[in-house]
This record gives sequence, structure tokens and C-alpha cells, in this order.
Amino acid sequence: MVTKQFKGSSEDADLSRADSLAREIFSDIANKWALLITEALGDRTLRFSELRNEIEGISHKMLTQNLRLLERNGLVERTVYATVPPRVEYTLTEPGHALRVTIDGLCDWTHQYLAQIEDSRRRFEEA
Amino acid sequence: MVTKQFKGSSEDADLSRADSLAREIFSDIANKWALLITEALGDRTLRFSELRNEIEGISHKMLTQNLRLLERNGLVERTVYATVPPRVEYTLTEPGHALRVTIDGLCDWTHQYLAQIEDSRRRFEEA
DNA sequence: CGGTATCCGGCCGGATACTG
DNA sequence: CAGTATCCGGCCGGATACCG
Repeated sequence: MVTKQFKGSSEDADLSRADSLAREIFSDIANKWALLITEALGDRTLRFSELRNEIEGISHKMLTQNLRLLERNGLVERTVYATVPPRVEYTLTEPGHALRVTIDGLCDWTHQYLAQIEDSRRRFEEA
Repeated sequence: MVTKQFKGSSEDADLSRADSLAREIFSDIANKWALLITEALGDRTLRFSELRNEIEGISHKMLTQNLRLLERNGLVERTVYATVPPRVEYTLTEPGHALRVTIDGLCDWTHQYLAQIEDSRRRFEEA
């Protein structure tokens, strides 16, 4: 459960702290761009510019911002080559790969229910 | 793949339309509150106020807004009882339950890597 | 090429007040 | 109790410019 920050007996301060941390992480991860980047990486190693091309519609700023976020949480490893021009590669860590599996599930779900959702939307717009 | 809007041969206009729709749905779903509401519902049936209590920190506005979003996409069914005071109940549909399974995975992931992520963050703050 | 900084318009989202 | 409407401060995120 990530929904409640404080569950059970309020005397256990550690549990509530762990839960609020869980929520914080969840909020970091459950965001469009972070998920798309993780999914785009898959088990490849990609450069900044490759990621940018790979992810339709992401801006320079959003990409760097979310890459830092993922790096900070240890989902992505960043390797800088001191060449000129510089070359920076990104790849998923083990936690990153684990997360990716569940994101795959999310993508599968999206495609599986695509038509059904489209129908539901159409029906909803009649009221 | 939800990352690229246009994949493969550009002659198939239907595929690209399906992909952009997938991205749109993905953007709707991959949002903190929508996911938390879906997770909170689980296989229960909850009233508006119960959901509000269940989800730590959600505002009245965000709850209604995201419930409409979920309803529109057919993930949540809304039942109004014409009593006074009114009573409105929310429950997951079949697509909603399917989605919930993958969100469970996300929550499990969060708890599983909690400590590891906390460490990674600490290490990151030294640079 | 990859990253940071700055600017700033727009919308996100909380607070409040009002209906059925 | 549940929902809508309005107001408005804050930050999100795109555009641009400039370093290593």
C-alpha cells in the first residue's frame, strides 16, 4: 500500500517514515516522462541524443531533468566519455530493469484495452 | 512501445493513429493520482469520502478530476444513489482491475527497492 | 554533443464558496 | 455528501542563449 502514509498503530514511527518515503518514490516514478525514458532504454545503452529521438515529444529540458531524477534514485547509470565532442551514455541498473518489467505490463495493458477505452470515451462524451 | 508515436513504414496511417492514442492513454494513466486511486479501490467499492480518507493528501478537486478521468476511460464505474444526502459509489471495471494488477507490481517494486533507493539518493547528494 | 541558466506564459492544483 | 465554479499563487515546462 502506498496510498496511506500512516497505517496501523501510530506509535511505530519507523513504519510511517518508510511509508512516506514509499510515497515520495512512487511520486517520482509515477510520472509520464520517467516511465517513458525507462521503457525507451530497455536493455539498450543509449546516448542523450538517441533518447531524445527515441521519445516522441520530449524536450531537452524534460529529458535532462528526468534523467537526473532516475540517476538520483539509482535506476539509471550515467557514463561520461571525456572525448570531444562529449559522449554520454545511459543504461538501466538492476532496479531499473526490475521497474521496466512492470512498465512493460503497463504498455501491454494500454494496447490490450485500446479499442475498449476508445469506445468508453465515445460513450462518455454523450452526457 | 509507447515511446515512439510513429514506427515502421509511414504508409500505414492507422498504426500511427493507434500509437498516438496509446500515448494519450498512457499519459492519462501514468499520473500519480490516477494510479493511487486505482490502487486504493482495489476490489472494494468505496464512496467519494471514503476514497478521500483512504488516499493521503489528495484534495477534493484532484479526486473528482481524476475520478472523471478514470470514468471516461472506462476504468471506474460510478453509481449514484438518489438518496438524501446523496451517496456515490466507485468501483473498478474489468479493465480497471487489469490495470490494478500492474500497479500492484509498481507498489511491490517500490517497497522492494526502498532501502536501495534511499542509499542511492544519499550517495547522489555527494557531488 | 550534452548540460546549465534564465526567462516567462500557461495550467496545475489548493482554498473557498455555493448548489442539489 | 458529492459536485461545480471561481479565484489565483506557484511551478511546470518550452524556448533561447551560452559554456565545456
